[in-house]
Amino acid sequence: MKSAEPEKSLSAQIADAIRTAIVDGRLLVGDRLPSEAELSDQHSVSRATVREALKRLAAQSLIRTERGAFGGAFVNHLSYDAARAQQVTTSTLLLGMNAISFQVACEARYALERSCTALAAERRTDALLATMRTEIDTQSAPDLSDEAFCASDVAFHRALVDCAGNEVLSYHLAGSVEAMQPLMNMITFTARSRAEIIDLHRAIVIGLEIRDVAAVDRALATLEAYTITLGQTVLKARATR
Amino acid sequence: MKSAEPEKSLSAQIADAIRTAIVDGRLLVGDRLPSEAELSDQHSVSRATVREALKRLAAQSLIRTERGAFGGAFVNHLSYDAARAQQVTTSTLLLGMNAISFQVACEARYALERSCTALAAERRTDALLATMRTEIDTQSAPDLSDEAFCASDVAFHRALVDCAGNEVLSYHLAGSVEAMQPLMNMITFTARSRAEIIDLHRAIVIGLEIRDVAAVDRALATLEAYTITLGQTVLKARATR
DNA sequence: CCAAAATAATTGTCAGACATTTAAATGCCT
DNA sequence: AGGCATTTAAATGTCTGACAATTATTTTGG
Repeated sequence: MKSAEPEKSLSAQIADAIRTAIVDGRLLVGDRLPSEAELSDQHSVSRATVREALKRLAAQSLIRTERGAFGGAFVNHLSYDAARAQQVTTSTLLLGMNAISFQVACEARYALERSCTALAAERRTDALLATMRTEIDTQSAPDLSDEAFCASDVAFHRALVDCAGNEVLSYHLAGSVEAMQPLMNMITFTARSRAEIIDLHRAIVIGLEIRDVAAVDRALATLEAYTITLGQTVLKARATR
Repeated sequence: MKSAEPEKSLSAQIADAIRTAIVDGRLLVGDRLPSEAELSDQHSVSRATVREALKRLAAQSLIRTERGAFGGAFVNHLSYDAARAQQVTTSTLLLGMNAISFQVACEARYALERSCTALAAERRTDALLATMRTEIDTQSAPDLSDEAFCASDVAFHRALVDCAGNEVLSYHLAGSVEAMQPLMNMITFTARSRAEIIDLHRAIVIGLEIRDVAAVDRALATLEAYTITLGQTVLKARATR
């Protein structure tokens, strides 16, 4: 298959070997890897090379290292938070580096978010509805900065996806929603546009409360269209400067 | 804010500094970082420490290194493929390490996948429909291994999400679909179950062709229910062994 | 003018050393 | 016997200096 690979460095090869062992379950969460000295013996490389391999794995949160006697490298438990943080980093860079149009990114984000409306309307809890109302209050403060408004917006939408009561879905959606924040931060929200957005947020909460999936869907669709309009306005303003 | 941090290692600090510079746009795609010798001077650390920092960034696909004169570390263009590969690794580990029920994972996967049906029906191309039909043919081969069947299944669904004609959406969905493959690979597909799945795949293609969103949605919902049933059967069989 | 060889810059790897951290073992005093 | 201080051992973190391998550029030779 992969015959003529361009010969990765030794540290990359060793990292791959250990990563595969973890993914395949030969190394379990909490397991301790051999010490750097043992690994360098096993692979017949220097300790420096082993360390570079371990740092690669640490960068992916696959392992952590502890110092001292009986320390070493341990297979990490990949928490939802750590996984989401990595996904957000990757997605953010992807959006930032590829000259993605704001419209395409928005379309994707709201398409994904709409995928949870049915489950959310069915399973929404009072606690999450309360969270969403709190965020709406936050967003209504007149002296709020654009960044704080965006942060609250993200928190609101995260509560929305959490309403679906599916951790895996929350993980994927939170990643896609949060990755949009840098793009959203570029938008200046006028008092008028904030009011419109807050109205739509209220419509979403009410829709969830009375389990009206169609109403939530409509509000999200309107929000998408409105956000894209705002984005285009900003882009136009930038272009003429 | 983060006052009493437990003092990260020097290589982690340097990696963070460079990562921040990339995310903030102070280093642009294609830019060359200073050489390892220069970096070790700038940060007053040894070259080994700098190298560990660079390997961390390379593990996140943020940079690549080239050898030889005028080589060095360059800020990577984060391709969709690289981003998806990372997302798949992270998601796969998350599913594997957190005792996620097959049902929850399936529910999330199909909820996300359904988010592209409307766009896919609108924008599907003949080329992608042809790809999907080819995969259906592959899946119909009677002597196909379970792994090959799953791989073709993934290819089919990837073509489906590509029909939506939104790269960002494809990135997110392909990640969530591919991360399911290890779980799917645990399922033994009987001739009977393969036939059912293939029938539903055909229904999806036809639905896209005639732009019948509801039909595609129904087929996906049926596929989700059927997949969960298959998964439960497998789990039951394992439990009694 | 072109091809071959030398050159210089840079990453990849190695070996050995020392510093630092941490848990366990040891020893001492009550 | 028990508790506290010290020592010890194992491990990661860092540094230094060296050499190998790679590759674009420059020089040289015909």
